[in-house]
Amino acid sequence: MSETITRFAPSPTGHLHVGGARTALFNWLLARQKGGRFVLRIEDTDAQRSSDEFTRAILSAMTWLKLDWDGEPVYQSQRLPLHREYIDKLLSEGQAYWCHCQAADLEERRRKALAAGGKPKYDGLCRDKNLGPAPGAVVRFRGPEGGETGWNDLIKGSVVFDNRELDDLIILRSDGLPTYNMAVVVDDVAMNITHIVRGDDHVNNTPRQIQLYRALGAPAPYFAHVPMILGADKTRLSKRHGATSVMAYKDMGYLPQALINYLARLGWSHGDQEIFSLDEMKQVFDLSHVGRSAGVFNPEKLNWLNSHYLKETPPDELAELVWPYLEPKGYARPDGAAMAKIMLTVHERGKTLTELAEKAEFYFQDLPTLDTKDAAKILTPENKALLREWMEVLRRPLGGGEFEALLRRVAEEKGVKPGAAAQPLRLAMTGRTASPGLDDILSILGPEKIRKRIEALL
RNA sequence: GGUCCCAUCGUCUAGCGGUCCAGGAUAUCGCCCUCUCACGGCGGGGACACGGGUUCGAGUCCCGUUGGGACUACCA
Repeated sequence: MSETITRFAPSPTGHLHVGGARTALFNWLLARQKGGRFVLRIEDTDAQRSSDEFTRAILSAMTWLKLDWDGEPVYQSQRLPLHREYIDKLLSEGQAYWCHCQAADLEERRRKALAAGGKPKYDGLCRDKNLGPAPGAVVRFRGPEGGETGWNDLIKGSVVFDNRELDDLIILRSDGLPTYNMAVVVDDVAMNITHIVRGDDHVNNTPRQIQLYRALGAPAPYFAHVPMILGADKTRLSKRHGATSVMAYKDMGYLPQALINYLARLGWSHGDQEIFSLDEMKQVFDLSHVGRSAGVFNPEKLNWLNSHYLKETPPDELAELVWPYLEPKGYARPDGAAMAKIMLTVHERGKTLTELAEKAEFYFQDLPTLDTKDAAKILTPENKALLREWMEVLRRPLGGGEFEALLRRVAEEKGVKPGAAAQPLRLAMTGRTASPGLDDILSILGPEKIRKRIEALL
């Protein structure tokens, strides 16, 4: 009847990537669903590769995704004394021993064993020598010699390792720092973590960690190993597959709820349902419905979700989200009502905030940027005559729904189809041949701007 | 090489022995709507990797093959 406590434990050696975001999400979901705690632990023991800048970047990405954590983040580098304490305990109990083997020798022996068709594991040379500390020495865990170590994974089911496959892993490096496997176990024990949800790439660490739990006399938590996210070529997702960092998606104009929804559905399902709010997920999330196989990251489906959420966003909110992409260009911002109206005309026509900004840009320009191909095609003498006609007709403001009748009248007078009569006007207003509806555009622009834009083409 | 994991439409998946000549979503194609582009609506094509078992019956259970992936550090 203990409280559910989950954790997300990134190492600050890079930005938060989509795979990390997904495991963070699953941990968050599990804790929030059970009314438990979700804690953040920054695994910064590798001083060489870790940086505060990445720590800050990870925290802000989590915040953007609305994955809130309980309490202050825990920094692993500040817990070294605790790690040492546990290592000393294992040492004094004979569950760990000093090893004087040098890295270079080890490598040589590993190479030979491999060449002889053996396994590249530690040969146990110092295991029974009863050595003490020495410069350059490390501490190894004394693993069981036979038997099996296994667990019932909440995602993968029963997983079992033969203990003979596992060698005596180093728990204290020669520089006095604990190794990853030792530090995680000590911290997870000390932080009372009940469920460890992490990437698939950790399954091979799990049996060793379980042995450490046992040696420490602590009950092992539940483990759930989430499959990897792959790129289109089915190899592990990396930079060469395009953007992998969460904040890169923010910059490209994706909504956090779209990314979250996408990541959740990549590997997890709830019947045929595709759309989930964070709140809804919290209700129905279930580790047993997380798939066991790796999934390919599919930007097209992310796009679909993003446009879905874009369409759902109220226009005034959308204006706030889109404006940052327009502001740097120096445009004057129209009043709230006008902005909302503009948003309404574009919000179904783009997949990202950047696309929306791009599609709305003509409203803000003094004169729209002319698409040269479209212009060349449209600006015939006949169409210029049409534009003159439009200029006459559009001198006064249009009433609601009036454009439709006007378009038919102009088309009939000029003996062309309505579509053909509209295109020159569209080009004049927007600079291209694809745009929102002209009735909306015309009423937003108003007679003065309309006249100016037509004149520019005559 | 060894260990571990995985295998349903291009992609994400539903399916927990019979209701599946396999359902949804996305992508794609076609039609409709229409001042363009979108949106939306309707429809089409598209998958149980292969081989053995078990069973009255297998996408669903077992074994093998093949194919992917992860790990194999004094990195996390």
